[in-house]
Amino acid sequence: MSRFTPLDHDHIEPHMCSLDLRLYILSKLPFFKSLHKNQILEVNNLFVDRGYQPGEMIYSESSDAERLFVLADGSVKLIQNALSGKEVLLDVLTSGDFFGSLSAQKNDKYRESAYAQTPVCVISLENFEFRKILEMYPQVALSVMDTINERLQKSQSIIRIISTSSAEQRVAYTLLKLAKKLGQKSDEGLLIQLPLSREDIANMTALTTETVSRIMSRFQKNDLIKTGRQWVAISDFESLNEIAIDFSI
Amino acid sequence: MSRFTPLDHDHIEPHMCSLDLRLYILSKLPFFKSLHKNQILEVNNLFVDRGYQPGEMIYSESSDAERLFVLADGSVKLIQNALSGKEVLLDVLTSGDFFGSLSAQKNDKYRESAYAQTPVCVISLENFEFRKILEMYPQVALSVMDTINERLQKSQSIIRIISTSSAEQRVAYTLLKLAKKLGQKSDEGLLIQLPLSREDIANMTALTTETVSRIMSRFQKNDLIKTGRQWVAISDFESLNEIAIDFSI
DNA sequence: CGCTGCCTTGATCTTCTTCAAAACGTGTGG
DNA sequence: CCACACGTTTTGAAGAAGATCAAGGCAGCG
Repeated sequence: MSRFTPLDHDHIEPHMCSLDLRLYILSKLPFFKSLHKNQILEVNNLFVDRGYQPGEMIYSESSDAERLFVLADGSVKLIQNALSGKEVLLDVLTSGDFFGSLSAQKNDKYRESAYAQTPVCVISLENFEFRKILEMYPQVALSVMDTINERLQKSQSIIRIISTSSAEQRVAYTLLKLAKKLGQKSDEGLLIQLPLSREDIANMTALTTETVSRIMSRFQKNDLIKTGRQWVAISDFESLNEIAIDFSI
Repeated sequence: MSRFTPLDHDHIEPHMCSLDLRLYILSKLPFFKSLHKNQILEVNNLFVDRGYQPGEMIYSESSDAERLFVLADGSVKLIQNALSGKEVLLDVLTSGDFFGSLSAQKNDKYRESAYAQTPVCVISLENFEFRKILEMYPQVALSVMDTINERLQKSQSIIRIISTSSAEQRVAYTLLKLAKKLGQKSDEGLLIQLPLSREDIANMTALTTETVSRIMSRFQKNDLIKTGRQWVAISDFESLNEIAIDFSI
């Protein structure tokens, strides 16, 4: 069963996001779609860019929430820490997703920590600057509102899954969700393009690493998935879908 | 232990929400605060009102999402149904809260069902009409965005609590949260002004009615709460707060 | 006064966690 | 290129927390 990780390794230079990339990302953002080229250029001037290495923290829970970030390249984990020491993995972000602080409030704190999961390029600006953009372009504000609303619905789906499904169903659901967002056809099947440990999946499903490991071993034995250290690929989407009954909702 | 329910019973006429009440509610809404009196009057004309009896459904999950509702009086439960038959109680809404469809998409479906929990007065309009209001008044759009963002954060807190806390902690957390939103000083302590069954609490905490009953009986024996059929009051806020370690977050 | 729907309590059972240890993969430095 | 070291993953055995099943009690209402 030994095999190398089939994941693509990004080799971007973490300390530069090219101007081209920035403009490309900005113009692709669903909420800036309504802006003209020169408006995009103007908006671009408000952002600064920065690279992070895998594992590096971008901001930390309960520190002052001052900036809004947009992920230009790579992937980012949003994590909440419970006082018990357990971690909750709230979301995995990819290129084009925004995160951080939307608020205009002073003294607001970040509600989660953000970590680079791969080499990452992030652009950011102060939250009140972003707020000004929203006030200036109502279409942008509505679009951001829609995105947050979608996240709220996703979040409520997670509550439903965790509240009402078995461990096996939760793992199946989570793998399908990740595959839908990050899956790429490969020799192994639909490969989740992301270094993803058993612990990550455990923190997304409210289970322990051991339980996740047992379930994924069973899935692999039944040829539903192929998996190794930090990677997973879906071999049998249909069967997995039958296990995760509530996936479609 | 027999005692009558200490809850206030509303005696509003369910089939009329007076114009005064409507205007009062509209002007009090955080997201219409920025509008002038005559703008409020204009907006008011777009809304229609309707009353519902306790238990009546206002809209149902996966039916066409066409309207946005604002709760003028009473309380409303938002519920998701899992295919297993289990129910998840996502939120309890009170006067001034909005719910329903924000989207401009055709073919969108409601993601949850809404039930009147008490006699209720609701005003509503078609979602695209609301959308027009948001486009017309950017301040209103930003304010709605902020509200949704707060709900997202609340929702993520629920995920954290359910994922990382014991049954006892979850019940304590939920009671405190409800008391904070709906609590009123009374002879019994801080009374949660809402007909609230063991099953409701179970559906909020991802537990069973039996488990909730056992825990609340224990809380009552230890003088942390007073409770009866469909009502709860908090007697010892501090101790409950110590049990629900993560409440403050 | 009996019905219906909540609520309680007990006994048993299941699922997942916890604890422990070993196996494996990956990257490193000799 | 090999061997080692580290973090990840696997697997087993035992334990605990809740779920489930079952029965009875109590409150409010017709």
